[in-house]
Amino acid sequence: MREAKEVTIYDIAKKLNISPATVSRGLAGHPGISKKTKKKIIDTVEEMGYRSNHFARNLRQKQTHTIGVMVHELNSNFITSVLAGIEKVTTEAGYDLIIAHSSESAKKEAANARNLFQKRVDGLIASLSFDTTDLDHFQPFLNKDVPVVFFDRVEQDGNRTVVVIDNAKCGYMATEHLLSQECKRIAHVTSSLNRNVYAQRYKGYRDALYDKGLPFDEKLLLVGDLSEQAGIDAANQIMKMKPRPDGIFCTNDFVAAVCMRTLKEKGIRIPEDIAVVGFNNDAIGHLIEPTLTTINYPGIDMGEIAARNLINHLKGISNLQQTNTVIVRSELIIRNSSVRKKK
Amino acid sequence: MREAKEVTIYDIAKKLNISPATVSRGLAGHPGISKKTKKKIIDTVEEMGYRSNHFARNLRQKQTHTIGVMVHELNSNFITSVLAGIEKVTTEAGYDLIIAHSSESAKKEAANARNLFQKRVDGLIASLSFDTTDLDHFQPFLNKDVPVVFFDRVEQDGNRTVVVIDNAKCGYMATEHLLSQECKRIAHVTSSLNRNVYAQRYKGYRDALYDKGLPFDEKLLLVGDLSEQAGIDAANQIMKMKPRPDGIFCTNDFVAAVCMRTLKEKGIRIPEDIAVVGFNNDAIGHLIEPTLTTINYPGIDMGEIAARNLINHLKGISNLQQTNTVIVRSELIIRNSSVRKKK
DNA sequence: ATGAAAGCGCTAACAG
DNA sequence: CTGTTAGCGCTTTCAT
Repeated sequence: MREAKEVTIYDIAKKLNISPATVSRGLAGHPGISKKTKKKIIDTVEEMGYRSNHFARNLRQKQTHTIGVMVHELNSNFITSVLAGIEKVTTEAGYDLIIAHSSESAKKEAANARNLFQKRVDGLIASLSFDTTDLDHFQPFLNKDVPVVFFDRVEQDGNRTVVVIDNAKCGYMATEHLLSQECKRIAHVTSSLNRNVYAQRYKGYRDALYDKGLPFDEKLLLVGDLSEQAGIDAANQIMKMKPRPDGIFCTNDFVAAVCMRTLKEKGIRIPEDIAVVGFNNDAIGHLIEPTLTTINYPGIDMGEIAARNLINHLKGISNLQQTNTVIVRSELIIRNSSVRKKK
Repeated sequence: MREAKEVTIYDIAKKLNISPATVSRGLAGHPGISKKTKKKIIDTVEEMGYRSNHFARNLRQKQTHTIGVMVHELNSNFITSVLAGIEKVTTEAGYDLIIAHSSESAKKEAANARNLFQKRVDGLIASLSFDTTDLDHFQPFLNKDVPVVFFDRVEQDGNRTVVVIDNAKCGYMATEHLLSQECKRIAHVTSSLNRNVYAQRYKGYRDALYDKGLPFDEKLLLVGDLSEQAGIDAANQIMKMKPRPDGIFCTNDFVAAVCMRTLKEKGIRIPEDIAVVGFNNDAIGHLIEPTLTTINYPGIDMGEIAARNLINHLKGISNLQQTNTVIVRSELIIRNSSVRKKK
């Protein structure tokens, strides 16, 4: 059953007594190839088990029809829906995808960037890792005019094409909701404020407090690394605070869930003693008890938009420089972890 | 800052007044290139910003140094640890990775297979999608002697290289544990028994009952698609059963969590009324209440083993035909959802 | 230790 | 509508 060696367009040309160029054109769907020859070609291709050689093709065309995607992690609802959105658009447009993930490490992110650059992707879609501080590793792409679109975790220098949600607004909504539930002292559990998403959510949190005339207390800001331990630590710190906070706004659902568990172990009632709001609308949100109020935003749309922008640019339909920032809708989903007020 | 065009080995050869062949050899670390020339080459490469052209190289060598990974889904702890294991080994061995996921669709799996075949991966590591029934789409790889290693979800025809856990044993352990907690009527919530993993777990479940002298009741077998709805349905069916089961063995943690939530909403106490055991040791397991007893198995090891096998084969060190089946260790983790017996 | 030359498989320009 | 030709950038004999 083993096939001896690779079939090339020369083989099929020879068999058909036509030139390789014609075969190539037939396969590429060029205009100006008779229906008959085209059919013959397709048939013979099938018959001989020909598969086109990407490398020869890319070598010739200097295009890979591949776009690279760099994400910080794979195991979240959000990221997988973004990927689904990207896939949908790129597949339709005839592009392949290479997915690389950095495990939240700037070093690995840089390595991935190098790798994708080597692989000569036609374009790049990226969300930054947790501890990425500079964008030097993207410079090679820009130097070669390989378009790059960032989503979610982006640099805030306003100089690149980005697809994001309005994190400040979301932070505001979350906090405002807690305030509406008569929380007076709201802690904010988050991560490095160097990352745009966390900085913006924090800003929204502070703005909401400010608008309500409440003072901001620095002690209520708990910065960690979003690990399980970070959630436990945050909960423990909250327990020690005097007076104890009566609301928590967590920057993701996992950490919110860990906090809630830890607090409950210590006898805190949620939402009566402390109301909790998370972020991301991950699956855990409605498996834990009480179910978690959170911010939802459509990963799939973000993916589609990012991909569409990139591809339009590649096809010369649009220019990335023009559409600098796309903001995707987002919403507050109210569940039991935060509702204390009788209707 | 834009570089005009790609630097090739010809450019660096010209600059150094040597031949392109020498440059190629210098870069490849060939023996029989003087240290001096080699250094000159490396320096110039650096200076001129040369990057090697994968396509030309692959075209010439007919090797891609890339291995393909096909998984059914990305958003689970298990899969991401497998990927981490694979990555570790392949990176060390100088191979690149292309990750494709089928979203549990056989159709998409076949499309991915075609794509990876087109891309001419040197080898393949795969876990089957939920509804894959035949392995025809892997045939092209075998025809071309591209080695394939399967892990976790595999075909049980004993004719390929597979890396798995002993699912029957795990099913046995889980059920035996429930029995030891004085469960008398244990439901099994699982998925299509055509998939090896579920069939084996089911077998373990039945064997444990048998060994304890308990009859098997067909009504206690609940087959669904592992969606949230499937979990809810299973719980509802269990509520309706008379007599009601006092134990549930679920084939994954997510479904177990959904079941537990649904049962609790109906006033069932866990583990007092019904004890629950899951499978996979996902993160939710210790966020829900009560914490979930489950089966743990090391994805990272499975990934490493699968990758190592493949690479050894590629390097001619070993032959895949020889080591047909690798079984990785697994263990029962006892948490609160199942413990009813006083010590 | 290095060079010359051929060729991997494809596509695009040019010609007819 | 189709053929001829050249060349993408690299590696690899075969020489020297």
